[in-house]
Amino acid sequence: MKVTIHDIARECGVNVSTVSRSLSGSYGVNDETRQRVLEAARRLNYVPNRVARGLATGRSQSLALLISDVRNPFFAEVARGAEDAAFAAGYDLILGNADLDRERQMRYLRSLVAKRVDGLVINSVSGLSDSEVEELLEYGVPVVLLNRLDNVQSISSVSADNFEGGYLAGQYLIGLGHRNVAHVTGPRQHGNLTERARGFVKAVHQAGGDVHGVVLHGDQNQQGGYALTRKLLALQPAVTGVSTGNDAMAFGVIRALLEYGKAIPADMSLVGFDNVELASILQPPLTTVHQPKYEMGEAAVQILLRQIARPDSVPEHRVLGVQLIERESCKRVKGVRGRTRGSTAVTEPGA
Amino acid sequence: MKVTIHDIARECGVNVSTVSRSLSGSYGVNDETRQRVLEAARRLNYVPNRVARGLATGRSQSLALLISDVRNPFFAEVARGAEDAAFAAGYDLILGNADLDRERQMRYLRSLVAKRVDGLVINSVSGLSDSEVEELLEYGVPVVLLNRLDNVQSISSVSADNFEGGYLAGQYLIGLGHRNVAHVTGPRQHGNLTERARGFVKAVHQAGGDVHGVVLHGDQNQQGGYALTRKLLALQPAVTGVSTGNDAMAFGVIRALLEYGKAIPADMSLVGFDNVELASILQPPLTTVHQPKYEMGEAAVQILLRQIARPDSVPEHRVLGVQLIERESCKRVKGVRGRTRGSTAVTEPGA
DNA sequence: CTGAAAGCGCTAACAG
DNA sequence: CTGTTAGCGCTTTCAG
Repeated sequence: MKVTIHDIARECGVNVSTVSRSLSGSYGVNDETRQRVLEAARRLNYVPNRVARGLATGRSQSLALLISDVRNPFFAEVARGAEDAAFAAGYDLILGNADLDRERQMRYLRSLVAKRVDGLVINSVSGLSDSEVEELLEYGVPVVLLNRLDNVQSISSVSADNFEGGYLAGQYLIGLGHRNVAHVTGPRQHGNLTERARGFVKAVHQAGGDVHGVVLHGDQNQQGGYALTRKLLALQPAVTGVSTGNDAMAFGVIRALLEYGKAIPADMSLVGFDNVELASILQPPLTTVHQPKYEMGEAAVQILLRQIARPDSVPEHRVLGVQLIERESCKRVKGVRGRTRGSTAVTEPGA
Repeated sequence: MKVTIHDIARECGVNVSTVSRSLSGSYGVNDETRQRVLEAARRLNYVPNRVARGLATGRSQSLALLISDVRNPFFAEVARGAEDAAFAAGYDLILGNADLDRERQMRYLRSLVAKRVDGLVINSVSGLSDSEVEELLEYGVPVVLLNRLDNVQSISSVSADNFEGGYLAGQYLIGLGHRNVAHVTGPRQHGNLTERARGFVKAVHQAGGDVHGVVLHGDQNQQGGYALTRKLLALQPAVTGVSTGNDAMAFGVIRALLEYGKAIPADMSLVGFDNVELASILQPPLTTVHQPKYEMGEAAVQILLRQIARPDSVPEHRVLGVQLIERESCKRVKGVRGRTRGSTAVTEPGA
C-alpha cells in the first residue's frame, strides 16, 4: 500500500540501491538516472520511511527536550529556541514534561533512549543523583543539561550567568540608595537559584557595613513570593528593596504588597529575574534580570549537534550573559548622599 | 555494543521470539522462563530498540502536535494537555512550531509522515487549502484539527464553542448597561475568530435597536489590539464596552487605553477571550471568556488515539464549552434602567 | 556508475 | 509453550 523504494526501483528498471543513492547520497549516481528516479518518486507519491532508515543507520534524526512544564513561559521560550535550532538542522524535537517528578523524569528518559533519540537536552529537576548521572552516561546518548549541576562536570551544560544576575540586581538596588534589601527566592540547594542568591549577597557585602541584606527561601513560584513577602514585611519592616529568584515570585511579591497597601515603586522597589513577557506588561513594568531563554535553548541543541557529530568531544559548559532590564518598578531613595556605584543598568555580559 | 534480544536469548538459552514475547506480549510464555528472561534483561542492561519495533509493527508510538508557537500561552497549555494524554497512553509527542508559515507547516507535515508518526494534531495556520487537505488525507495518517475549518468535514476536530463565547461576552457587556459596544478582533476569515465575532453580533442584535455594536478587524495580537483601540477611540468615542478576539488583543487595548488616560473599568469595560494566566494577574484582573485549553489538547489526542485504534471510524467534531470568568475589568453603567437580561456570568456549557 | 546481498533489531505467523 | 523463519524499508559494503 505504501510505496517503497522497491516500487520506484521496479518502475525505473534499476536496483533499490541506486534509488537509495539517488534519494539521499549525492555522489556516485549518473545524473540522468537520478533524475529518472526522482521523477518516479514524485509521480508515485513516495514518502521515505524514516524509521526504516533509522534502523539501518542507527540514527533517528530526532532530539528530545525534557523540562518540567511548557506552561512555564521560561521553558516555552527555551523550547522554541531548541525547536528552531533542531528544525534548521533537520531534526525534530520530542517534548517531555516531567514536572518536578523524578520518577517521571527517569521514565521518560528510558523511553527516549529506547526510541533512540540522537540527543537529549534536560532541565534536570532538582538535580540528578550520582546514580542517575551514571545511568545517563551509560546510555551513551549525548546530553546537554539546562542548568549547572555542581556534582557533574562530565555532562555538557548551558546556563545563564546566574551569579552575575543576582549581583546585578543587588548592586542596582543598592546603587539606588536602598540600605535595607532582601532577596526572595526558592529552595536552597537549587543550583541556579543558589548562584543568584550568592551574587546578591556579594553585592551587599561589597557595599559595606551600612547596607543590610537578607535572603529568604520558599517555594519558587507566585505563592512562594507572596508568602515570603508577608513574612518579610513582618520581620524586616525597614526593607525598601527586594530582588527575587524569578519573575513568578516577583508577581507574588506584588500581590502581597498590594494587599498591604504598599505601592511599587513608591514604598518598595522590586527587581525580578528571567524577564518573562508578562514582566513588561504589568503595571508598573517590572525591572528584571533578563535571561537569554531562546538562545539557551538554541545553544543547547547546537552543543548537542556538535556532540553528535563528534561523540568523543569533551563536555562543554556554556554560560550566557544576563542583563538588567531597567523598567519602572524601582525608585531612587531620596535623601541619600548620591552613591553612584552600581547605579547603571548596562548590559553586563557573563563570563 | 548495544545489547539486543539476541544477546539475552543466548544468555538464557532460548530463542529470540521467546524473549520478544516475554518482553512485550503477556500471553503464551511460561512464567518461569519469562522471569529468567526479564532478569537477564535487567542484568545486561537491556534497552529495547523502539525503532526496530516500529519498523516491524508499522507503528512508532509517537504523535505530533503542530502549532504556531509554544510561546503563546494558549498553545503551551494545549500542548501540555496533549502531552499528558499521550504520555499516559504510552506515546510521546513531537512538537512542531510552524508559525504562520504555510510552507513550514507542510514541510513539517511531510517530515512527520516520513517519520511515521501514528497521529497528528494540527492547529492549521490560516486554514488549509483543499489541495492541502487532500494531501493530508492521502497520507492516511489520523489527524485531529484544533480549529474548525468550514471547508472540511472529513477531518476530526476539537474546538471551543467560539460562537457561544462571543455571544456571552457581548451579552454580558450589554447586560451591564452598555449601549455602545465593540468587538476588536483578528483577521476576517479566521474560523475561530469569525465565530466569536458572530456570537458577539448576535448578542447585539438580540438586544434591540438601542444598542450599537461595531466589529473591528486587525492583527490578532497585542499590537493589533493597541492599534484597533486607537482607531476605535477616534471613530466611535461613545463606546464604553469592548470585547476582544483573544486576551493578547485585550492587553493591547489596555495599553492604548492607558495612554489615552482612560481607566478600566471606570471609563471602559473590557472582556477578553482565552483566559490565559496573565489575565488574572493583571490590574485590574481581566474578565474574559475561558477556553478549556488543557482539555482541548487532551481531547485531541484522545480522539486521535481512538482513531488509531479504529482507523475506519467516522470523523468526530468535538466542541468544548466556554465560560465567562467575571473579574474586575467591567462595570455596570449607571443611570440605566436595569436590564436584567444576560446580566449573569454563569457557566454556559457549549453545544 | 550500478547491482547483489547482507544486515539494522524486532515482530509475527507457522510449525512443532 | 517455544523454535524457525520471514520479513518491515532502507543503507551499505563489496563486486562488477
